[in-house]
Amino acid sequence: MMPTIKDVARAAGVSVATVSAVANGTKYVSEPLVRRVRHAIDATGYQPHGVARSLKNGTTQTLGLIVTDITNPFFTAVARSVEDAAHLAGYAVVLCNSDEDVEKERVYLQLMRRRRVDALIWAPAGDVASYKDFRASQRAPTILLDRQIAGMPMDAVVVDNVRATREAIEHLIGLGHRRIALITGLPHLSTSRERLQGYRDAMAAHALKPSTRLVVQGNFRSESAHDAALRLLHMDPRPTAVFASNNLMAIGLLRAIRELGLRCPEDISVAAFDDFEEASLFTPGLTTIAQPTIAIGAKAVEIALKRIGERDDGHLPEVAKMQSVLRLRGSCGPPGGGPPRAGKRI
Amino acid sequence: MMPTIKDVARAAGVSVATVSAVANGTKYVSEPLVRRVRHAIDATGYQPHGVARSLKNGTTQTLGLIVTDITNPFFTAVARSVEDAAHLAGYAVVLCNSDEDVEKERVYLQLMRRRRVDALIWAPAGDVASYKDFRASQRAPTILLDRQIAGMPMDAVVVDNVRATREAIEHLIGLGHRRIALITGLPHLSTSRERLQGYRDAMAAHALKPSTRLVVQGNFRSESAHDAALRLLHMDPRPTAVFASNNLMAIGLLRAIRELGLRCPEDISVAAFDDFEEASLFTPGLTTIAQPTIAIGAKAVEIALKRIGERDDGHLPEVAKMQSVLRLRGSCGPPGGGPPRAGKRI
DNA sequence: ATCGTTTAGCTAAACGATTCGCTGGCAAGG
DNA sequence: CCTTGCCAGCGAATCGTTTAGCTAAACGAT
Repeated sequence: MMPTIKDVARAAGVSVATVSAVANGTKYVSEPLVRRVRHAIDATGYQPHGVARSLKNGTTQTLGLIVTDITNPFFTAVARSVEDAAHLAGYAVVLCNSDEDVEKERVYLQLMRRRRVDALIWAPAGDVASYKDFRASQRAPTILLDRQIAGMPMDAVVVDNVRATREAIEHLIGLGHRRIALITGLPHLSTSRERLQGYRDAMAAHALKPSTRLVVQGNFRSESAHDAALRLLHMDPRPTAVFASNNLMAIGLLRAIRELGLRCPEDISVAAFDDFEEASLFTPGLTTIAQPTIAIGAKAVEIALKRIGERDDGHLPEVAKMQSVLRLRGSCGPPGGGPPRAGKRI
Repeated sequence: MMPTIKDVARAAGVSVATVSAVANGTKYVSEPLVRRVRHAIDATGYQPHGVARSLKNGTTQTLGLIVTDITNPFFTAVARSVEDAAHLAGYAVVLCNSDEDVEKERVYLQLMRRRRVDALIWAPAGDVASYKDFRASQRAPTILLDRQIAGMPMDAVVVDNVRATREAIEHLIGLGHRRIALITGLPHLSTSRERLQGYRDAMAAHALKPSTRLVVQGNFRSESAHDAALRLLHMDPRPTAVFASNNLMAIGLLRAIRELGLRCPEDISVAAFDDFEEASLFTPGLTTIAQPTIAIGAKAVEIALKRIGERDDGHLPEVAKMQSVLRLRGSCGPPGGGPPRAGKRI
């Protein structure tokens, strides 16, 4: 079928050991033999059998990447970055979508073990209770992505959610808002909790005690935010600003505002976690918290490669906390449609 | 290190053959032995070594997927669909981004061969000249995605670009437009050529002979369309409508319109190939051609699996031509800001 | 009792690489 | 001339599976 190293050896009239030495440059081989082997490789069209090599070497040169959904632009961007960094280091990437489903995730975790990925980069969907047996079963270095698992200290690359959200909310407060609503994500995820914490911190710092009705729960998907937003927007008095805890929920929120015929920012100011290309093209542009997606992916791979290189695994977990930036656009203005504050708005 | 089938065999007091038979259900094994083996598997935490299995079986249960850029929402959606379908059939997916770069692509094609993927799903970046030696070197079944390579009949899943574009342009003509501009993609790609063809067909069918200046070339990236659009919008007389040949270029086009302070659709109507979630949230909503991304990905996997199952490879190429739908939104109106036609606009 | 038949379960040979340790030829030193 | 040392290149074991082909036990028929 496909030529093997044996075929090359036969064609060059040498042993397989010599072909291997030439192909990998692992040993000195005399000039004439090198030429003959090189020639035989070209002639046969030989490509080393990666699977056989993996078996012998005990390394697959593969990284596993489990995200909740690659169509979420945040994960798309991170995945792209992970793949770039991985390929640069000679690793390929196997991608899975857990859909925030712990059962599906269990299947994929098992898949990664069977395939003997050299390391796993993973945005976990569950909390510590879901991963009772994880420590025992997983052998490959594992780097958490975007989220941490409370009670399981592990390597992780996350963003400073508390600070980022606090700043965004304080921006709204600075514009004069007092009734600021929050649409949260799934409550067992560290990101949701931290973003909620940032909201509370900001409000408390300005002696605001928001009604609990202003904090409504979504599930990080567009639809949930749409429903939540409809409830919020029908409240009396209506909140003057709403913050969505991620990009998809921002979409749902905007849709609800559009449906009710409310004007933004005159009737309601909007901001959200996660930036995305189209955010600046909305009218008005959407104020967002932009995560450093490239840096996040690159950092995750960096830690993964470091762990692969380490013989022992007795190291302290490394938690890289990345910094986001608040991108001010036109969707936030003074409450009640007052005169817009100075500053560039898109 | 990790338990092997040998460890399980020892623990259960049977031979490795029996463990294999139990694990795979490939042979009858007596009830008591099955129990002992099952128990030993649990006790040891054994997970079959996928690499060794691949070597023996000659199949990796892996599909290669090469797209130009996963951050392009079209490819994101298709990739998601490919992965769903692949996983359902027990295959994993290795993902690569060629960035429309034939050199990078060559590296990835080689990677796929080394890794012995069972089939390859591939959006090629080059034309036939770039793939002179492809036929000889590639062994795995290969399904082209989104684009075909003129002069290389191969399995492919594409969309009916000519018809889709013709319909969109005819929609504009129907609104009264005569000076309709087109921003094309990279000229060597079948998608660009077919979309251009659809534009020409539509114009010709209505006895319109568009100035060649109305057809400007982009490269499928946002920036190129932005520049192209600036040139178009400064023309005198200005085109009354612009069609962008893909989603990213639609973004660049909209940005340019925004920068020049033009109103859409009063000053200029806009439509584009590729739908995306945010398209309906723009003001006005963007009229787009929505490709059936889920169906495209699923079909590609379907053909791939079929080919994997076939012993011989003497089959005629299968070209699946999928149908898109034109999503009418508010970005297209009568030229010169006339009264909007009847019908729902978002 | 002997033979043949059936069959559960075992032994060992692949799969295609890498690599340890050996071989044998040659140069230099005695 | 013989020994020693050196080293290019080779043979064969190994990685963890699957599976062809074998062994031996059990049983029925003669």
